[in-house]
Order: sequence, then C-alpha cells, then structure tokens
Amino acid sequence: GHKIKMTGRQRWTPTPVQLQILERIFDQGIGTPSKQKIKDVTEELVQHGQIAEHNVYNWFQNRRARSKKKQHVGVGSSNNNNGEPEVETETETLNEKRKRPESLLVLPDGNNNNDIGTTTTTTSPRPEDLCFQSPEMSSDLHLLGVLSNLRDEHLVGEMGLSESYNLYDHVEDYGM
Amino acid sequence: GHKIKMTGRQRWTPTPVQLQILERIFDQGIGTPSKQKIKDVTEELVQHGQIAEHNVYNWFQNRRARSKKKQHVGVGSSNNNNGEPEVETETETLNEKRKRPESLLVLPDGNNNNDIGTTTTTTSPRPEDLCFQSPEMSSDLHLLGVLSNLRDEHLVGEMGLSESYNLYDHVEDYGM
DNA sequence: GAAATATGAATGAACG
DNA sequence: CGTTCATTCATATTTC
Repeated sequence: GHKIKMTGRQRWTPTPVQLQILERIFDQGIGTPSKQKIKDVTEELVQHGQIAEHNVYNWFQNRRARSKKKQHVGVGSSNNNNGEPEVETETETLNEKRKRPESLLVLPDGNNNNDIGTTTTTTSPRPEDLCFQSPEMSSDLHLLGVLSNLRDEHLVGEMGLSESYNLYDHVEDYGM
Repeated sequence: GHKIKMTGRQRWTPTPVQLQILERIFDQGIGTPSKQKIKDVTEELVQHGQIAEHNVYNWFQNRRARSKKKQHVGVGSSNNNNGEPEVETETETLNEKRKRPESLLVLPDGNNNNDIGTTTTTTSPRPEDLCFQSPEMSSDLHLLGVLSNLRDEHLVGEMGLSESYNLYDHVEDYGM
C-alpha cells in the first residue's frame, strides 16, 4: 500500500470565507444562535463551501466555550516557577492567531516535495476502561504514550478517583 | 446560565461493558427508567466499573434526547456533478481507525465500535471554498486550490468532501 | 517525521 | 424533558 489511505474526510474545516462570516456573526453578540439562525447561516455558508448545520452549531459552541476559558491568565500565581510546562490548552491570550505560510508557498521550481500527510497515525493512548479520568492525566498521556507503547491497561475499578464524587451539590433527584 | 463547577473533576466514562448493558436496556424499549430500574441497573453496572445512579440517569436522558433529533444531516446542499474523481480505495489499507479501542476487557462482544464507513458523496470540490479536506492530500493540489490571500486562519485548498458522519450517535441537535 | 497546537466533534452533566 | 454548557477526544495543521 502507499497512500491509499484516504479514509479521511471526517472533520469539516471552515473556509476562509465561511470563517469570516461566522466570526462576524459571532461578533455581533449573539451567543447562542437559534435554530433558525443556524439554518440561515448555514444557507449562506453553504454557498461558500460544503457545510452543514451541525457544523455551524458546533462552531458556535466551541467558539463560545473557548472564549470563556481563555480569560484567566497567570495572575497572582506565585507558584509555578519552573515546575511543569502545564501543557494545557491555553496558549495565548489573543484570539486570532493562526497562520499557514508554508502550505501556500509553492516553489515554482516544481521540485517541491510536499509529501507530507503520510500515514501518521498517532494513536492516542486513551484510557479505555477507566471510568473517571482526570483531565491532566489524559493530557499527559497523550504525549507520552505516543512514543512508548505504554498501554497501561487500567483495571476496572482500580482507579483512585472513586472518592471525589460527592461534590456535586446538584444531585437532582431524578423524579419518578 | 450559571453552571456550578463541581470542582471540575472527572467525567464518568462508561466502560464498554457498561455501555453494552446500557444500550441493551435502552434498546428494550424503556424510555424513562424508574428510580428502581436505575438502581437496579446501577447495581449491575457498578460491577463493571465505577458508576453512580445519576450517571445512569443522565445516560438515559441523553440517549433519549439524542435519539430524537438524530437522523438528518443537513448537508449536500451543494450540487456537485463533477470536479474531482474522488480517488480513494480504503480497501487494502489498514484502517487505523482506533476511534474507541476498547479491546482489553473480557468483552465477549464489541459492537459499540463506531467507524466511519461508506462515503458515497461525490461532492464538487470547488477550488474556491473547500470544506472537507482529506488528510492524505497535499501535493500538486495545493496549486489548484486558489487560496485566497485573506489573512490568517486556514487557507486550505484541499479537497474531498463528504458527510461520513454516520456513527451510531451523531447529530448535535442544536435546539432552542 | 514527530511533537505541539488548534479546533471540530462527541458526550456527560446541568439548567430551565 | 428539551436545550445548552463544559470537558474530553480526535484529527487537521503548524512547527521543530
């Protein structure tokens, strides 16, 4: 086999135009677009590329969630001098910050081997059978597990996170 | 909206076995299990991993709510007659689709594995605004993709469109 | 080519 | 119960 692994095409990627429109709408202050709005937006966006309503929905959801999280920075944090890089999802404080210069730079020479996209299947070592997973744990595992084949088979019911569970003060007494 | 953040800890993740059981029960036609049922189910599920009654409850609720608005993926609005001959042959390649590898327990069955599948979508990859890009594709196609010189963000010019979201449970069902 | 990051998608939990 | 939020996961993309 060679590059016949084109099973891809799973994740939708907004086109620049679509992104512009989406951002514009999002910027208008509407946090939670209604179904009708979604439809409307989708209708317009579909003219600029393939897209579905759920894509729009997801986009707004993600956008909103992300905007919320990226707020608190390292303020007043006395600790954290040089402990761990804390590989979280917070990279920058600004919103817009992406670029893709290489992909566009095509050499006129014609000898540009842009042969990336090989079968790079970085298997994510996600704990399969564990029940309660800690966020930081999975994050680290992501990176560590790539190289090593550490397939820690977490035994079911062997995790030590069975205790931290009575914190939810919501305990909805599911009726009936 | 003011969600309480229960010390942001772990989110319960059903083990394959638990999932199986849950699905089986759900499939039996009981839409809204009574408290007793929940208890019973929990009793059984807890033997296969950490779980609580509210987890079961939530699961059923989500499942039910999800099953309702699931079925239609509003895509394919763009008429595509031709453009790119979608050359793909995922037949001889190892589909490294480890979406949810849950093969480690004494799971006698394993039907809860969802994978992409058929992609019978012959969408027209317009070089102007493409949406779904294939992971394995980055060569001369880049030249074709006109790629607008907008600013940042992805100016992708790949191709490959489809709607291969046909898992067992998809559809976001954005309401409101 | 692998690591790191960005971000779309899946799902459990919560609100009204 | 329907809808929305929050967190995680998967994958595309970018960087080293």
